[in-house]
Amino acid sequence: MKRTSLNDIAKHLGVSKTLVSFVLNGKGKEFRISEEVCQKVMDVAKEMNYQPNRIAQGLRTGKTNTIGLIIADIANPFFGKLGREIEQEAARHGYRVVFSSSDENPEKSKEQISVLQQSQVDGFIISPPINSEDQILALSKGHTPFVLIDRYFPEIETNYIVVNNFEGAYNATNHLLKLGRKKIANITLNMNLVNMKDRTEGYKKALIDASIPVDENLIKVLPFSHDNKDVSKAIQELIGDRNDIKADAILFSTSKLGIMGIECISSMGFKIPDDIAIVSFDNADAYKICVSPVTVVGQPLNEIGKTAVHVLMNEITHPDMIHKFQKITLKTEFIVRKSCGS
Amino acid sequence: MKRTSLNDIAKHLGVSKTLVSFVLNGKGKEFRISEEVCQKVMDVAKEMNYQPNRIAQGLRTGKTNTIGLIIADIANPFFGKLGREIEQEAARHGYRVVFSSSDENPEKSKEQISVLQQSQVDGFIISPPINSEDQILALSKGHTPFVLIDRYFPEIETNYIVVNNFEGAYNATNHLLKLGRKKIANITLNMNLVNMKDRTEGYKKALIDASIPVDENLIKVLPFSHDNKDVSKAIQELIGDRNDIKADAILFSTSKLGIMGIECISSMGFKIPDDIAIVSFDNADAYKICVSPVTVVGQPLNEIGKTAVHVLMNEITHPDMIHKFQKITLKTEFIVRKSCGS
DNA sequence: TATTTTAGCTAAATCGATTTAGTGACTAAC
DNA sequence: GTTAGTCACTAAATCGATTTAGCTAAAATA
Repeated sequence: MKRTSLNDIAKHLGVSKTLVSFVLNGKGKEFRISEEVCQKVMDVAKEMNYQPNRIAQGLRTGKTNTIGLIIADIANPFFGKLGREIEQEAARHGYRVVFSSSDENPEKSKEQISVLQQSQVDGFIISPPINSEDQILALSKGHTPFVLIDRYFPEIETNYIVVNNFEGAYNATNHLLKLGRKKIANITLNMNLVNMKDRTEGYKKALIDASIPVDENLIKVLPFSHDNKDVSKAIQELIGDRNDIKADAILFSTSKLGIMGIECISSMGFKIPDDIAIVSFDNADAYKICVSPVTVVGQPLNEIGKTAVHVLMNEITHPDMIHKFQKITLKTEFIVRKSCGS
Repeated sequence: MKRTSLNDIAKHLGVSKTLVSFVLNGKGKEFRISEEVCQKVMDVAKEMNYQPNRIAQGLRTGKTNTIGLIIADIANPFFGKLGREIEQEAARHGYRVVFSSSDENPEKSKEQISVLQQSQVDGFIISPPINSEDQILALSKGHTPFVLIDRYFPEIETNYIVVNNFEGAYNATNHLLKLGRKKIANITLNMNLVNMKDRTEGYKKALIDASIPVDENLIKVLPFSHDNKDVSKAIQELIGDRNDIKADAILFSTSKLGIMGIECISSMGFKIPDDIAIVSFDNADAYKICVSPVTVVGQPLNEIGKTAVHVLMNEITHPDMIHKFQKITLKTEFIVRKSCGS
């Protein structure tokens, strides 16, 4: 049994499908269809369980009420939670979300943008991987509105929603300094990404302001597709040699790094915070229950998601507006727990 | 500037759009279009940056190469990881995934199924909430193929992929018993859901097999939308009174419960596993790094996701096949860590 | 009475693909 | 020299909506 179409209803009632369309779109009055006929149409539509074909609507109107979300990895709770906020806020505006995980891989993200464009999404929310500048530039020349989140490219004019990574890292490092830590390390990711770069810059600035020289050996930059081994190696280099322990604190630039790091530190038999203090970006669940709950630089995921959707909705509904890009930087929230001692 | 359509290419070359369509779909040979013309069409298509309009394709062919995934909450790492596996496997078959979080709310899931059907998804993967039997029944009478994951309804004939929850819980409980625990509690969710029910059944069976009477006061059933307070209350009842400690071990039926539980137990000043032993379903990241890493009943997320997509693809590509529903039960993996002592 | 309005509706174009059923020109066969 | 086949391509229908332009009969106005 086929699904009911406008035409089926029209034939069943002996009227035109134009009329049926008008009525079901609530434009009965506007096109002065008689009350009586309106009622009939609506009754039959219900009776035949009419469901509009959104694909057909999309083709005709050019609108799909769908937004494409491209993030690194939906399995990463940071993006999972962010995705959820976006999904929720989009739903409030009547939009669905198609998720794509790019794995921080620019080829993948290019492919995904392309496929989603072919699917006529009305807009994008993108957390762009490194080396995807050309794609973002191409997008910005097209007519599909988009918003970047988590990172952006300073050299390209776009909408973006990020947090104050510099300040967050500065505060976190400062916190460690105030507690007497002197040899503070930073484990981070590829710095071609502006958010990672800002975090390390903030870290350095805090050291400099405290008259502590920056030791590049204490900054461990891992590739995006890192695993336990990479983190383990970095930590080995920092505190592996008991006769020459190089660090008394670590600032992890992401929670994925931090979680792996803590696992590794524990397995080496070190105690947090006595042997080594820890601060991390992102308020992961794991941090709340681990050996000594971790002090974190939390990101306002709810606000990031909501704002991103708002900005996008604005672009979608006012496509012809003269352009002022929304460049929004939100505050981080510093949450003190036990991983830095006191 | 509008996007290039088949028609644009056809006009530009002075041929019919039929021909262009044939060529671009690789059917040039089959419809004996001359080599020369084929080449020209492909060159122009590239030159004009032709991107097929998938919406139009979808309308004509009835296929969107999209599957709808309805889960409880994409922010929950269990579903996030599962979603990722599904996304990955679907991509291998050329499919995109639209995620919807139902929050275990049957009204929401109904709405979402409806919207996704209107969007002509080619199939569904659903983790159905309680009281959504009618929707699943309705789906099974329609023509959109679907697969249930994580849970199913025994009274409805459908495809499903689940794990052996009974066995997982049985083994976990047995493990606790072998280590000398006598007063084992179970904190779980609404048992109208077959997976939760099976877990508690497995737990009970292990007790019975060890000749320990089942004490219903040790089984705490929380609502789906639980928060820290609910968990806290349950744990208070179990071990809150120092003069009358009712439990020496807890089996958590989900990791969300377990993580909240551990947070709560720690804040009450109890030590795991000395004061109380812990086992939980789901191998959450947090469990790897917490005070004493948690022994878990892990679910093979990769296999669940892959199998679900395979079964669905099979249904999509052979819609007319005589029906044998795939009812697949996968094994859980018991991972021993330190939360039960030794 | 002739003309204009209005009410209430419909025909047909359109979005951008796919696909069926041909068409005309040329060659080969009987 | 008619018929049949092959080659290389095209016209037009179709999917299911939206939307513009227009039509007819009755009512209102001049």
